[in-house]
Amino acid sequence: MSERISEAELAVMEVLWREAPLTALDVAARIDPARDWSDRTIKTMLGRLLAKGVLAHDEEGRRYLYRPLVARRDYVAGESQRLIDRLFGGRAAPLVAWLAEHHDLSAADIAELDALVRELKA
Amino acid sequence: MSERISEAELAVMEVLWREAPLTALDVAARIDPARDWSDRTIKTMLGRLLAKGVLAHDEEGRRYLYRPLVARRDYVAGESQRLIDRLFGGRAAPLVAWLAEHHDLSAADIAELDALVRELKA
DNA sequence: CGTGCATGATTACATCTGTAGTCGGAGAAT
DNA sequence: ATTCTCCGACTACAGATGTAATCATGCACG
Repeated sequence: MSERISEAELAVMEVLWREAPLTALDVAARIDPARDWSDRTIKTMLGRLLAKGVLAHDEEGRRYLYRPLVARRDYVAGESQRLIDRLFGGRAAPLVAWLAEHHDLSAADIAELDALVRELKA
Repeated sequence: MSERISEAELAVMEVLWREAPLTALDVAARIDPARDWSDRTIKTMLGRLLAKGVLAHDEEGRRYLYRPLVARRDYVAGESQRLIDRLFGGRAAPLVAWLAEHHDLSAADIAELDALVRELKA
């Protein structure tokens, strides 16, 4: 259960993670207009996400209300872990080090990190 | 130029990032045996990676020597950025915070992070 | 009560991916 | 020289993905 969510499907999930349950058309209305998707496309995505077991739908009159079955944080955890496994030898620390080196973290970011480290050491 | 590298293709790139140039069969010999790929499959991967512009090949007698055209660090940078964009609003700091929270970092990891933060603050 | 519209279900189709197999030609072996 | 063999080039094919269109049917409206 809970197969991989594709890039396009993710856009649909994001909508439902933000607000659920929603009808298909309500989802469509909330998809980034820049995607320029037809309603049909979104119905397809909803169908595939149902098939993948990451959404559920409940009848409401003659339409359905869709809601997520997997939490966003679980998805984020999975994807982050995949990146770590594929590119950083399965360890989070090298990714953190890499991020620190390659991303211009703002002073606020660094302060936050500092606080985090301080907490971790405690 | 330089389209996306698929999961399977990545296994081939990893070999060439570790050691290059190599012939097709030398690459095959270095692929994780657990993949259990036929030589043909690896030839296909090499061909697709050439087409994607991430590999180059130079003739050596009647065979080719393959070598990467994109550096591993650039690939890692791209993939990390993609994750950050898709799931963390484009900012690295939330990912770092998330990692710190959800991954049991070892004492050594924390020390490393601590040193990093200290350096960043300097 | 018949008919068109809104919705979900089914089908379409090109491209990418995973995983090979086949064809044709340059060297190697006899 | 003829044949065998090894290699790259081209082809194959099923499943996933992006992006819809068409079909079927229950309901609302005239």
